[in-house]
Amino acid sequence: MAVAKRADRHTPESLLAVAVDVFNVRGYDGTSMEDLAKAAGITKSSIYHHVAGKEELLRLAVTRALDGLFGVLVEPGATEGAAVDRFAYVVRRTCLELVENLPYVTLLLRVRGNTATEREALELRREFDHRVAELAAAAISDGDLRADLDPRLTSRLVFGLVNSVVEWYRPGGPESGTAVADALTSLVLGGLRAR
Amino acid sequence: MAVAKRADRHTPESLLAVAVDVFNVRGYDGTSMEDLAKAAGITKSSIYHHVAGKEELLRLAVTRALDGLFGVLVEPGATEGAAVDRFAYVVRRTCLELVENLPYVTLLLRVRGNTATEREALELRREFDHRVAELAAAAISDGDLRADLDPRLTSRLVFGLVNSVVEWYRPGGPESGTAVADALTSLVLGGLRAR
DNA sequence: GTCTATACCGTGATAGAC
DNA sequence: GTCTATCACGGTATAGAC
Repeated sequence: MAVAKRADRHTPESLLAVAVDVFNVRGYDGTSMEDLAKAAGITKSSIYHHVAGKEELLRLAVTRALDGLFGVLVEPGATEGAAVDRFAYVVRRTCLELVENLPYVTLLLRVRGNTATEREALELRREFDHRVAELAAAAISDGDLRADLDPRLTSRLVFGLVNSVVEWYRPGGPESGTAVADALTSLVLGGLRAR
Repeated sequence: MAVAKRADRHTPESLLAVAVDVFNVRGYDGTSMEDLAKAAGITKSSIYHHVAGKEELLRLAVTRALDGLFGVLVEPGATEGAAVDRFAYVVRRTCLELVENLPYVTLLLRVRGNTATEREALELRREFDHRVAELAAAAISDGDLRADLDPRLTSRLVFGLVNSVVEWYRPGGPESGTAVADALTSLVLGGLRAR
């Protein structure tokens, strides 16, 4: 992290990749342009040649994360079939999207709402959560998910579970993304107790 | 939040309560001493009469959260009986501890590791997670929890689920703390699918 | 595309009066 | 216990040379 990544030539894209990594270690507010400059191997001033400033890097990152998440909702598996199947599909695919797009989604989930960019991101996150909560409610109405658990509470718990993966998952670690997504979906739908 | 809370006389304790709330809205790094002063209804300088500085407020807060969490591990329900029961007990009690001590635990879970105080807190969090992971592993060995899910992965998912409660639970909201703890424990052990 | 130099402001923190 | 005044520092961002 203190090590400069030495790129002969930077682009907005390469700079974004560096910035998101640093943001995720130090936190967005805890990251200075000096931190970014060191990590990118260039000076603070040079960064402004590529992007308008720190907040634009944040905006680019969370936009990418949100595009990926909303993309899941329009896939056939999320729009066709029984609600319980669509719910399970979205849970699994959201989890996969999260691990495949890890740094960007991680940053999105840590946004606090101190700037306009952050507040817009939070608003879109709420909309995404709402869309999935509707799926869960439909599956409960169909009698395919337990009715003794409150629908709103259920979808919040499931979402919390999916989102919490960013706190520990590391690509190249012992688990593959699909293994995590499968285990998570299995835990949610089947529970943890031995049969 | 922009509204001063107007306390005639502050103590380190009353200041801590204010600070933790502001930290949880703005983020620790995103909070300035000026923000704290406004929220407390006094000036920046007056804050230093009560506490050494911003980082001490963070240290007091995370220490309180950690004391509560480790307290769960020495309760009889966590030390006596079958591993699966101790595991279920700890999951439920940790969840209760979290909602009853919400602002302090929330702050603890958002610490990034930029200062010595934060790194010590992260270290103790890891130790707590490890203790519970051992419980889960023992329950799997006993054949009381599913063996087809990896033990480490399982405890990570369960922990992520418990910790994620801070992201949406609000005291005085529709759900009581015990309702959340019961639903969460039920989801983990029983699963979500209708029987 | 990157650099050095610099403007300008908000930050955490202190001194000393009341 | 709180205030006003002030400090040194590091923050984001810009200007202009190479």
